[in-house]
Amino acid sequence: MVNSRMKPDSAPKSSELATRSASTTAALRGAILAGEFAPGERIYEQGLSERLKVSRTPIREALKSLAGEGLLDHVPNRGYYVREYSVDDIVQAYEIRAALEGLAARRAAQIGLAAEQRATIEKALHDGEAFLERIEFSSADRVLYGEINSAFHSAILAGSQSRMLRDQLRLSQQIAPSSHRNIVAFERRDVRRRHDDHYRIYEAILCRDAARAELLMRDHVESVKIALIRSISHRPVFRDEAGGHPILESE
Amino acid sequence: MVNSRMKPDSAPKSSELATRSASTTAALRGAILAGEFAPGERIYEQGLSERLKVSRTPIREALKSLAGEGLLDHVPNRGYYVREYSVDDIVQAYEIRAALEGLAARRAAQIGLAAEQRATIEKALHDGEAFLERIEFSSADRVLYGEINSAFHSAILAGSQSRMLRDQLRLSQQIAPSSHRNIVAFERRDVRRRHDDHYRIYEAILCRDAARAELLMRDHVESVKIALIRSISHRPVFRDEAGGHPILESE
DNA sequence: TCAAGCATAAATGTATACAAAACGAGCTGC
DNA sequence: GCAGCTCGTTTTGTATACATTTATGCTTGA
Repeated sequence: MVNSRMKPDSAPKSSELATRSASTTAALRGAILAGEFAPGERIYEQGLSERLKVSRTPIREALKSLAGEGLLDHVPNRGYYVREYSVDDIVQAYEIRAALEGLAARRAAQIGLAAEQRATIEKALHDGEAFLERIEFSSADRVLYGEINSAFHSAILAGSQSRMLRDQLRLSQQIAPSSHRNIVAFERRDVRRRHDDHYRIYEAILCRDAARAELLMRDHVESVKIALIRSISHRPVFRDEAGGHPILESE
Repeated sequence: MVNSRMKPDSAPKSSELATRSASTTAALRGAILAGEFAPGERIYEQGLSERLKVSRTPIREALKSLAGEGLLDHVPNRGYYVREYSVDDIVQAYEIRAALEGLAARRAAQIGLAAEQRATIEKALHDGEAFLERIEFSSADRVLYGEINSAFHSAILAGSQSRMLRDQLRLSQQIAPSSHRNIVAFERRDVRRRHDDHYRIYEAILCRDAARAELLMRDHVESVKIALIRSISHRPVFRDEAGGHPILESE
């Protein structure tokens, strides 16, 4: 017996952004991640309303959503503020990401990758190989490598077949790119090493070695964290102003 | 130079639920976690509006928030639905929780616990000891032990001094209690063992042994997952209907 | 009989008006 | 000079009216 009060299988149309609320959310998210707002800056509803040519209602819904995603802070009766992330926050985001992506790799190994996911990963590995053949890396290449890297990680996340992991990871993944300070090592040696990591992780998943897949993936992401810490400690300008913990030094 | 457009340090009043939107969110969250809605059931705005005596506006804000927390699903133009969690989802929630609480314990060990947190933990350990002296466990005692357990874990989370971990953990922690199927082993032997785990975890944190604290905490939470799986496989009624993965068997 | 399409009802999405709270400037009194 | 108050402005919170979309049942036609 099918109950009409049950959730439909999927969205009615394939087209995204069905409502103004959704498109506003997407636009605002993009603007924040692109750094168009200063950290800690207050967001005024009416200003956005005029700028985006919609009423305050969808604006408010977008702000609520983004606050739930951790991009904004909300203080009742005092509005929304662009959330600030300290260096320590970014480091922590990598720690969390490492743990969660480790879980994703483990699950992917347990379940086994679908053909489509294997193809995506193999293409990413191949593209990475081609990328490493190059003589020089430009700043545009950073973006390119980022996409290759992202394809690899996304495919494994898809392989975990876990909406919960996907949702949780989105929270921690969104942090890092949102910070302009997130300039990880981009030496050829570092990229080469990370690319090698990808091979090993893929192999472990193919062998259905769940424990090894998790270990390798976690260490792989942690290595980016380490590189970030290294690059920061070489630049004492970015000392954590929050007067914080001895985390950065002790690790 | 202090910019007036910066976020205030904290909320204006200590009193919670400053707005109707906030109190509605809290009320709805409580109702959902208490199981007052069937999984997959559709939530109608107007019905809630009449029941809670507020207009649709704060209702809609509450629904958006709860969707962000993972308690509801939203389909554009088709409303909100109470999110359903399969057995596999619950097991996964424990896996994620184990990984994240492991991170929290690690950080707490690195930073070192504050006096207040040590006192809370020691009280929880003491209360647990008294609890285990009892002859019999009633169903009301489940709640009591749950509170003792919660005090212990919350104190360590507080000791991690990490808002990110707190936020991420809330997502995975809210899942498990929301399911009425979440009946973990409550034999004296199990409780005794978990209580011992707590001692060891606390000792590791006091010794500032971050790696050990993480390992112990992760295994501690994973053990609840294992107990859950065990209890399920003894009751084949609860076979995962989603036709899923070999996760439950393979682990 | 059944499928397609239209009409109607009901629910969500959006705009707007109004209420309440917070902020800031200026005044007052000491 | 300065603390504290008042009052007006600004901004957020809430209610409500309207628009749009979706669901449903009926009719129609083959």
